[in-house]
Amino acid sequence: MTPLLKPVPIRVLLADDHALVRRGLAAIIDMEDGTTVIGQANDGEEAVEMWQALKPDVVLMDLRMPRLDGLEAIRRIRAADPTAGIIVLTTYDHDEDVYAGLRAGAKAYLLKDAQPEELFRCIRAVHAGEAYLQSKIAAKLALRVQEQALTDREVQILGLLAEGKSNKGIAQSLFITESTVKSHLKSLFAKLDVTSRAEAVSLAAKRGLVRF
Amino acid sequence: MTPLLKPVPIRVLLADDHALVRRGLAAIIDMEDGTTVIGQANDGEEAVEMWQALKPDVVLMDLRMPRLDGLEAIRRIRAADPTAGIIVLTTYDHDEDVYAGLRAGAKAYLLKDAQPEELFRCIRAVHAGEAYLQSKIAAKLALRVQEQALTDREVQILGLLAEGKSNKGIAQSLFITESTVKSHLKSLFAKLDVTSRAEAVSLAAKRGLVRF
DNA sequence: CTCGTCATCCCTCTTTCGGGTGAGACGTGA
DNA sequence: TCACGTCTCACCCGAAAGAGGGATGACGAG
Repeated sequence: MTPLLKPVPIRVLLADDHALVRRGLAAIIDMEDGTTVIGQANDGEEAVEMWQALKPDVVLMDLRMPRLDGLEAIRRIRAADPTAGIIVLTTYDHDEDVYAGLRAGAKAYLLKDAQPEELFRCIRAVHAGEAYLQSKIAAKLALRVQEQALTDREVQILGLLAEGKSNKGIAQSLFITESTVKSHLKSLFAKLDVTSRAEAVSLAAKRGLVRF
Repeated sequence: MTPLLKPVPIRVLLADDHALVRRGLAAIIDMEDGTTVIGQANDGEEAVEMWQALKPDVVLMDLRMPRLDGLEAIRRIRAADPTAGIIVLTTYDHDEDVYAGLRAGAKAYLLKDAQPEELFRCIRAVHAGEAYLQSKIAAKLALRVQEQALTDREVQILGLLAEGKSNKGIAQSLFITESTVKSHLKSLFAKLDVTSRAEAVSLAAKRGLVRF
């Protein structure tokens, strides 16, 4: 069962805008037998470009990056090659991003508080074409499936809510009547299970439903 | 000017609950000449304990950690030794933590998107007893000095606001009258320069004024 | 075609908010 | 001592929000 030294290591592309984190990851991945970092991208644009150029076996991708965010980068890479093995690696799990990342086509989702051993298991699993989810993530997912998804319109209104806009203000921004805004808010509040705009904004912040 | 190999490297203690980040940092710090990691702490408690035991030259500390957060850990270490060299190392700068960290006694504040070279400059500066601030942080600080600080009561009320509580609800939670709540809200809104509770919550989320 | 969902619009009703003004009690520091 | 800030409370008023109700077209999946 103990694997012999593999002649061809798993080629990994890193995408994270935090240089210290990225370089650190590169260091520990390169130190591990059987894995090697062949490229480091600073943002989503670079990630897509480097993927095209290098065709790595596995991509380790942060979601929050400047220029092009991780989600869109994942979509573009998956559009070019649906079999691409992409691991989302982020700081927080209290986050819609888990969902969004997997929907976008990531094969795995790993938190930065994982042990290096877990990272390597994850890389090897994804390289083998398997999916990989930390148990703490899987549990969160199970909890969230029963939640209702917000419509685009509702998300849009939630964003304006977070800017402190009144119903009238929202109405003007979206070129609809105030009545319509109230109608959307009604279903929005119901879905989020809140009773006030302040609470809605708070929940949105907790879950990362809107970008602040 | 090129320094010769130093016989005694700068001894660094790492404190970060993200194992991957911590191990990665350890790898690049150990690879650098003149710096070596002598300990890694998983949370604030451990950080304080390991500081006591190891007396490192420099501590690299994340602020968001379980059990005991970075701020309190900094305070305890500084209480034991006011000359301790502590560098706050976090992900975000849109954050009250910059202030809080420096007030607690950190000598430097570094973002994780810094280049490794900047990290080493920072470590050497702090070891030499100097302070060190990234220019982008210094700029933020300058902007924030003119802002009014919230009173304890106001922060408390802001927290309840973020829970979606009504004025009446806040009043009951704090055992004060609704009038008083409104009075506090008035000054709170003025200080935050907002006009609605939703906007106040949104701003609080942006600046990390409350924990979600 | 029918059902469900979304987006739009309309109504009423009560409660809550936000703004204005003023004022007493307390503690700190000049 | 006096001034200042904080916390506390009160009253008024108009605007906004929240909670009911119901209704319409568009559109896509089944």
